[in-house]
Amino acid sequence: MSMDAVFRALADPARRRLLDRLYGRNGQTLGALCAEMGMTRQAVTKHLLLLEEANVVVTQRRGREKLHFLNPVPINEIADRWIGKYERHRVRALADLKKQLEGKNDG
Amino acid sequence: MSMDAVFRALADPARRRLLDRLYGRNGQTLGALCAEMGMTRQAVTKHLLLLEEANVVVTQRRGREKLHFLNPVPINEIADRWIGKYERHRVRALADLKKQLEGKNDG
DNA sequence: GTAATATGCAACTAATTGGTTGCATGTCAA
DNA sequence: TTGACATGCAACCAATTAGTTGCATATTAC
Repeated sequence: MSMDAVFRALADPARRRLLDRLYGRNGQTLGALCAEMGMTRQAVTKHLLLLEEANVVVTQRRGREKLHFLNPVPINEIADRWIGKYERHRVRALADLKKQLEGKNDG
Repeated sequence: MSMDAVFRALADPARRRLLDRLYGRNGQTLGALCAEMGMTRQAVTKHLLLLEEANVVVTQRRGREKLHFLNPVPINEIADRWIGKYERHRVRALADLKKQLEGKNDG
């Protein structure tokens, strides 16, 4: 599961909204997820496919229905491996910024 | 600073690479950031503009040079407000997944 | 002033993306 | 088996995006 796929999956507001809805109620069908999205079923399908490819959503067939489940692991890997890196040195970066902005004001 | 702009800014590998390089050495000029990016200066400029619009990078002129600084605040806001939400209920979501996958195997 | 350096602006192209419509397939219920 | 329901597939369109080239502007050095 490439980190790039996860980042791109999260880039679209419609897809983040789908994740939010699965977060609120896990295991929804495609039909249920289409409601209130303001786009056609096929458009929603494509968004869900991107989320599946990023492994952020996992699916399972139940008869003629397709159930969608949130997989929080890749998102947390991003948080740990990428954002965590920035978090660890956030104070230093902010100090850099502050120093620079102060220099800007004082001359 | 819209959260959507930050997500989209992070979606491109070239832009994440630029952030990584600023993380390694803060306050670099456009010219310095162009090195080893494998694209023209104008392409790098466009990426940096997107990062600026997302407020993930802050700039300052020094004579004819433009210095670029990492601003870790928006990224940490995403971590806190969005990823944090998933993190808090990660165990529950993983339990849902596990249960579902087990049901898949057993019948 | 003139040349070199550092960046900015604009037009253009190619690829990707978000969305559509139309039709096909598979499953459940009567 | 027939009809209704849930999803899948494919072609197509419009908008956005990543990148290019060419030229303009501003600063520094001589």
